[in-house]
Formats: sequence, C-alpha cells, structure tokens
Amino acid sequence: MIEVLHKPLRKGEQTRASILDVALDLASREGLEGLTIGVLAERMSMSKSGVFAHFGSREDLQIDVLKLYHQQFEQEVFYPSLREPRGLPRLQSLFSRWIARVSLEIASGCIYISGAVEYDDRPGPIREHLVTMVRTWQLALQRAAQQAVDEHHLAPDTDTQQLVFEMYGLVLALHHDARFIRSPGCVDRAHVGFARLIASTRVS
Amino acid sequence: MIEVLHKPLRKGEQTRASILDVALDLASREGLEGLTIGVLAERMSMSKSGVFAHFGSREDLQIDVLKLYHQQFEQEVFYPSLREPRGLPRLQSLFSRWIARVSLEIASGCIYISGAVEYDDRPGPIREHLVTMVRTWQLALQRAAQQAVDEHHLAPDTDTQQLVFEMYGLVLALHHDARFIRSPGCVDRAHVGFARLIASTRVS
DNA sequence: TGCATAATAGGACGGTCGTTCTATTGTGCT
DNA sequence: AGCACAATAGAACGACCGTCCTATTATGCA
Repeated sequence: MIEVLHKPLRKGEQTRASILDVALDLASREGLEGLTIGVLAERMSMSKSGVFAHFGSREDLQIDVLKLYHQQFEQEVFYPSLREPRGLPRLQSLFSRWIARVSLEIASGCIYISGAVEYDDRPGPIREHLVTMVRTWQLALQRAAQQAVDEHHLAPDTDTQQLVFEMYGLVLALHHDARFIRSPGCVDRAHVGFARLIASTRVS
Repeated sequence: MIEVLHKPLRKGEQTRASILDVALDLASREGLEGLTIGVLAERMSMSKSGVFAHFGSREDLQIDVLKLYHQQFEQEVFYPSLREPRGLPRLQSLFSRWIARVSLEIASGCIYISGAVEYDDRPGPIREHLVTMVRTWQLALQRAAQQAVDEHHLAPDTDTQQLVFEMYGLVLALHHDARFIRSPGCVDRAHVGFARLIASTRVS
C-alpha cells in the first residue's frame, strides 16, 4: 500500500491563513459582499488564481472569513467573561467587552452587524452561518441574563429575551452613530443605556 | 426672441415617476448599492438606455430614490404626528408611527437603516444625502423630546440626546430581529422597550 | 541532488455592470 | 397633417467579476 495522501506542506496553510487575515480586514471594511477576489489578490501581491486556489469558491472564502471572525469574537468577548462570577458581573463583563470590541471596530466595522443587513434577504449558506452565529451570541447573552436572575441579581420576573433585545439595540445604535453618523460620545451613551437598563430590572 | 425652452412633455415625467417607484421598491429589497439599471429596466419592460436616459447617472438615480423615500417617510411618520399635542403625546406618536412603518417594511427593508451600513465607509454625495436625512430625523425626535421636557412630561434633567439614541437602538433592534433573525414578537419588544424608557425618565 | 507534487501565475471564458452613441419611434403643438 | 423634438431602443465600449484550464515555479522529502 503506497502512501498517496500527503500532508499539505507548510507554506500553503501559512499563506492561506494570511490571505484570510487580509480578507477579514477587507470584509470588515467593505462588507462580505464587497469582498472581491481581485482586490484581495492585489492586497496580497498575488494573482487572482493563486488566491482562488486556496478556496473552492468565493462563497467558501466568505464562510471561512465568517468563521474566523466568529472565532476572534469568542476569544475576545465571550471566553474572558466566563472568568467573572455568574450573574450580573458576568453579564456586565459580556456587555462591556462587546462594547469595547465594537468601539475598536469603529474604524473597520462589525461583520455581524453589516452582515445582518447584507444577508437579511439573501438566502444561502452564508446567511445560514451568519444567523447561527448571531443566534449563538444572543443565546449566550440570554443565558447569562437568566443566571443573573437565578442569582437574585435581577428581578425574578425579568424578561431575559426583552433584556437581550434592548442590549442588542444599544450596540446597534452605537455602531450606527459611531460609524455612520460619526457623532462623538456614543460609546458613553451605550454604557449609560445599559446602566439604566440594569437599574430598571434590578431587585430593590 | 424665440421660445427655445420647451416644458418637458407629460409622458416623460410620468414614466420617470413610475421608474422611481419601482427603483424605490428594488432599493428597499436589495439595498441602494444593489439597485442596478439592468434589473430596473427588466422590471420596467424597458431597455437599459431607455431607463438610463431619465437620470444623468446611476448615482443621480440613487439620490432621487433617496429623496423619494425621505418624502414618503415624512408624509407617513412625521407630519401626522404634528397633529398630536406637543410633548409626550407627540413623541409617542412619532415613535409608534415609526415602528408601524418599519413593521410594514419588514418585507422590504428600511433604506435609512440598510443605507447606514452600506455607506458608513463610502464617501460621496449619496452618503452626504443619507447622513443629512437621518440627522434631520434624529433632530426632529430630539426636538419633540425637548418639548416633552418643557411641558413637564419628562424629568427636567432628561438627556434628550441619550433618549433619542436609545429610541433609535430599539428600532434598529426591531429591524435586525425581524428581518435578519426573523424572530416573532419583536414589534412588541420595541414597544415595551420604549415604555420602559419613558417610564424611567418621566416625572414622578 | 532529484523527484513528486504542492503552490502559484497567466490567460481566457462568459457574465454583468454603467455609460455612450446612433437610430428609431412616439408625442404634442401649430 | 406635418414638424420639432422628446422618448425609447439597440448595439457597442471598457471594466470588473468568479471561475476554469494549463503552464511554470517552489517546496519538502528520499
């Protein structure tokens, strides 16, 4: 029996990874639909076909970019907050890390948010992946909120779905006013909004 | 002196108007950047050049679509609310008409919201128009909020800019969850959020 | 040092885009 | 009815898109 399968050489995976890095940066700025192989190749100082060969199709590239973003988001926002104690502290940590990330992304843009607009009416695997990821994040928030109720940090009749809805609204408003309107001080407004939100559902 | 300038014939303006109608519908679904002259011509059963001739360029078409949307938004949301008494009633009317409009737009999409994402990093006249229109709407909301303060319907120390920020967040969250996530009941959540928002800034 | 093969380049394909030019059809007024 | 001109059609353009095919170059292992 001859060994037919060869492990991929190091070089290939390495360039593939750096292509993905540039692609993520590009997609953050121009949107996933604006991510084009030609521009990507130019940024990489490679030929179009050279870039293309690393992914079976543009759609696969977009999905891989999405997965990379998801991974970074988890690493930066979700996992560090798990070290906070269950309940309100963890919920607050999740929110403020989320805000911090979006604040840094003001220069480039959040793919979850821009993707939600780009793919709200465009069926296909990209939309499916995107919805799954955002749902995952929303459910993680809701779980943390429910724990805050269980720990008696929030009122027992708290509607956690409503709470997550409003938290998401604050972040969307931040992204909107920061990136589109470019009005200063909206990071603070997101924090103030969250404080008021928590205050009105806290046990007295 | 010969009369050189001729008033444009009726037919031209008429088809131009119906082109704009279809264009607005198309842009609502696919976004302003997704509005393409080829598809527009096909929907109109006209040739590309026939459609094109009515507008100097695609960009002018997009701007005209934007103006049409703005006009309809004012007509449906802003002006009717002016018949409500100054203060909280008018502010509430503005918000619930806004929600009602976005709810109807769930099938197609709000151009202010999708445009904010499409043009947050794309300079040019389209972005300029869009920002101006959204700013106009935000300032109208803020004015109404300030009147509610003046009428002693809201606490005198109310931060009206913060209030508008959070109202906008609720509508963005509604648009997000309705169109992208497609989770039911989010219209109610927007209303609940607004009620809580008002309750926490109302004079006791 | 070769040899197998992975990695990349180059070119060509059909498609769509906005735009322009020219020709044709239609309209409205005298 | 006829004339001036508005309204539309049709074809072509250059540019960019994703994708495929075929060469060429680079890599890692024997």
